[in-house]
Amino acid sequence: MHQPKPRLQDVATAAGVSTATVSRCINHPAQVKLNLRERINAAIEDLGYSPHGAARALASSRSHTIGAIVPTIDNGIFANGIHYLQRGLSEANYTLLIASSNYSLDEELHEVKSLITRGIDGMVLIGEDHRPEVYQILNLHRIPFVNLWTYNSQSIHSCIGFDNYAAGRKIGEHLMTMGHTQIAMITGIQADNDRARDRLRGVQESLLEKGIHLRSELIRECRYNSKEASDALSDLVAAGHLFSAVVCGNDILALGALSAARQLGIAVPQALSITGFDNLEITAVLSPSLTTINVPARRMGALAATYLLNCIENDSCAISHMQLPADIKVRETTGIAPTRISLSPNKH
Amino acid sequence: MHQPKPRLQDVATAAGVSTATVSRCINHPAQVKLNLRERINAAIEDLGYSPHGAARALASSRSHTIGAIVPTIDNGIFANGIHYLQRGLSEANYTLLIASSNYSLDEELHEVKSLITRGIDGMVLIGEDHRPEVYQILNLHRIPFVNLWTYNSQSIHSCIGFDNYAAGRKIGEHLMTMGHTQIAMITGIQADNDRARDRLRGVQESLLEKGIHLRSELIRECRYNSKEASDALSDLVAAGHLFSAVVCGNDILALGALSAARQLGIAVPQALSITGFDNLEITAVLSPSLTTINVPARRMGALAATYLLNCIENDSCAISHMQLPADIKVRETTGIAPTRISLSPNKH
DNA sequence: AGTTTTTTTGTAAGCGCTTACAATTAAATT
DNA sequence: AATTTAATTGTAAGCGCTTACAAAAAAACT
Repeated sequence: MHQPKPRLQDVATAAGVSTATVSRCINHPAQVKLNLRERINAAIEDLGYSPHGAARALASSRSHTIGAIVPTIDNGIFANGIHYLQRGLSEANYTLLIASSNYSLDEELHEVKSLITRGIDGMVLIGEDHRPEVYQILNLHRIPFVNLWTYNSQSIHSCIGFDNYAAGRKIGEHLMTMGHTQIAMITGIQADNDRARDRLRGVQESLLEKGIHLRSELIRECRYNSKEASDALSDLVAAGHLFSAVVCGNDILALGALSAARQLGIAVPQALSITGFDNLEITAVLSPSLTTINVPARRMGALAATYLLNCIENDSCAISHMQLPADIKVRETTGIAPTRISLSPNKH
Repeated sequence: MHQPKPRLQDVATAAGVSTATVSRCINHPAQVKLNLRERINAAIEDLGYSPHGAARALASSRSHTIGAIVPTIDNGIFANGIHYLQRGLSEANYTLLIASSNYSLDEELHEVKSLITRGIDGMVLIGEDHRPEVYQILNLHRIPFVNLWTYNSQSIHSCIGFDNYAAGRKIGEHLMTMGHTQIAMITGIQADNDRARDRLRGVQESLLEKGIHLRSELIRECRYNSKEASDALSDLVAAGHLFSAVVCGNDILALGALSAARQLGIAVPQALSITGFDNLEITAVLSPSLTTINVPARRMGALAATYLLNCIENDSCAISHMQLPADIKVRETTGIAPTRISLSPNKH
C-alpha cells in the first residue's frame, strides 16, 4: 500500500543511469545531455521523487535556508519586511527560518545558535546591537549576514537600512516648524537597541540646535506595546507636565498614546501633537491619521534576499552598506502648537 | 587560525569515549552514567561543539522543524498566532519554517512541497480548504498537521480554531439588534477560502431568519487589502445603493471601508455602521474604534505547538478538533440604524 | 563464588545525497 | 584516420550523525 519514499537511486535505476548523473541533472542540468535529461526528468515525475533536504545539506554543506531573527512578529512592523524577504528567497528556491527575540539580545543569541545548528546558509538580523558572541559565531561559521533597519556607513558589518538618527531629526524639525517647544518622548527601551537610541538622539539634537532642550522628565522609556505607551502618556499628564507634542518611538507606541489622549479627552492635534515611526498600513486610515516615518520595510526585505543570495552563490561576501530613504509622512496627528498648553480634558 | 567546526568524533576523542556514547549523552542522557556524562559535557563546552542539524536529521529522520504556511505575514492577522506557535516550539527546541501563500491554494501547494523537501516533522495550515494533493502528500509522508483558524467537528483532519459561521451570525445578530435591515458586505475572495464563505453564510443566514435578505448587489468580493475595500465601498455608494451597515470580511477590509467612509464624508456610525473581523490590536485604538470579532490567535498558535509536538514525540497522531471561543467586540463603529438612510456627505 | 539479569559502552552500518576522480564517448584538430 | 581535446557519464568515498547489535561491566541473584 504505502511504498517508501523514492530515493535518488530509484530514479537512477528507472532512468538507467547512475545516481551521479541524476544528481547533476537536478543541480547542474547543463552538464548532462538533453536526451538523458529528458529521461531522468520523466523518471522523477513518474516516481514523484523529491530530494531529501537533510541528505542534500549534509553532502553539499548548503541547506538552502536563510535564518532571520526579528524582535517580534507579533505585529506588522517587521512582518512586512520579512514577507518580502521570504518572497525573494522563495524565488531562488531558498526558504526562511524565522525566530523572534522579544527585543532581548540574550534571546537573540540563543536563537542564533539554534539557527546555526539547523545549518542556515545566511542570516538576517535587525539593528546593529548584538551580543559580541553573535558576531563571533557568525564569522566562525563563515555565515554571511546582514543587519537590517539600520544604516551605519562606518560599520564593519553589512547593513541595509535607513538613518534612524536622520529620521529622528526630521521629526524634531517638523515639530519645531509647527511651533512646538515643549516636547515629550515615549521611546522603546534604549539599552540594546541602537535604532531606539539613534531616533531619540536625532530628535534631541535637532531640537537642541534651536535651543530647545528635551527634558529628561519628559522622556519615558517603555516596551514596544500600546498598553505601556498609553500608561506612559497618562502618567506624564497626571504628573502635571506641560507639553504640546509627544514623539513616539514607533507606531505601536503612538497608537497607545493616541488611545490615552482620547481617554483623557485631550484633542489631537489641537492640544497635543503625536508622531509615530514605521508607517504601518493602518496609520494612514486612523482618525486622526498618524504623522510618522515611512520605513522602507519591503525594500529592505527584498534587498536582503538579493544580498545574501549573492554572497552565498558567489561565496564572496564583500560587506556592503545600503542606505534607503525614510521620509516623514505628515498627517493629521501633528498640528500647530497651541498658544497656551493645557492637557486637561476639554473640547476645542 | 580558523579551526574547522568540531564534530561528534572530536568530542568523543576529547572525552575518551565512543561517538555513540556522546550521541546518547546528548539525546538520551539517562542512558549514560553520571561521571561520563560530566566528562562529555565538559568536552562539549570546551570545544564549543554544536551538533550538525542536517546530519542529525539524516540519521534520525527527525528534523526538529515545523513548517507553517499562512496566507500572508504582511500584516498582524496571522503574525500573532505564528508568534505564539513559534514560542511554543522554541521551548521544545523546535524551530519554525514559515512560508506564505498569498491566499493562493496553488502557491500553498507549492510551498507544502518545498517544506516537505526540507524535511519538516509537522505542519500548520490555515483554514480547511486546500488542494487535495496537499492532504495526499502530507499523509503519504506521514507528516502530522493541523488546520488553524477553522473549526469543523466533522472534518477528517485535525483543526484548532473557531466557528467562523457562528461568528458571522453574531455580527448579523448584533446589527439587527441595532435595527439595521439594509446591509452590505465586503468580503474576501470566497473561492478557496472556507473561512470567508462561512463568515458570509453566517451573516446571511442570521439575517434571513429574521426575514432580511442580503442582496447580492450589496455583496462585494475583493482581496484582503484596505485599498480594494475602500474602492468597494466607494463603488457601492457611487452606485446609489442604500444601506446602513457594511460587514467586512476582516479588519483590514474594515479599515479600508472606514477610510472610504471618511473620505466620502459619511459619518460612522451615525450614517453607516462598519464591522470587522480579527480584532487586530489597533482596532481598539482607532477612532471610532472598530466593532469586530475577537479571534483567539494566540491560543490557536500555542495549542498548535502543543498538539504537533505531542503527535511527533508519541508518534501517535489522533486527529482532534479543538474549538475556541470567538466573541464579538462591540465598539464604536456600530450604532443604531438611522431612520432614513442617506449616504451623501453630510454632518451629523 | 558462580550465575543470571540488567545496565552501560563500543562497533559499525547506514541515512540519501554530492562530487572528486577515473573512465568513457564525442568533437575538434591535424 | 589518427591524435588531441573537450564533453559526458560512472565509481565510490564520504558528509556528521544515530542506532541496532554485540560486548563488557555492574548489580542482583542463587
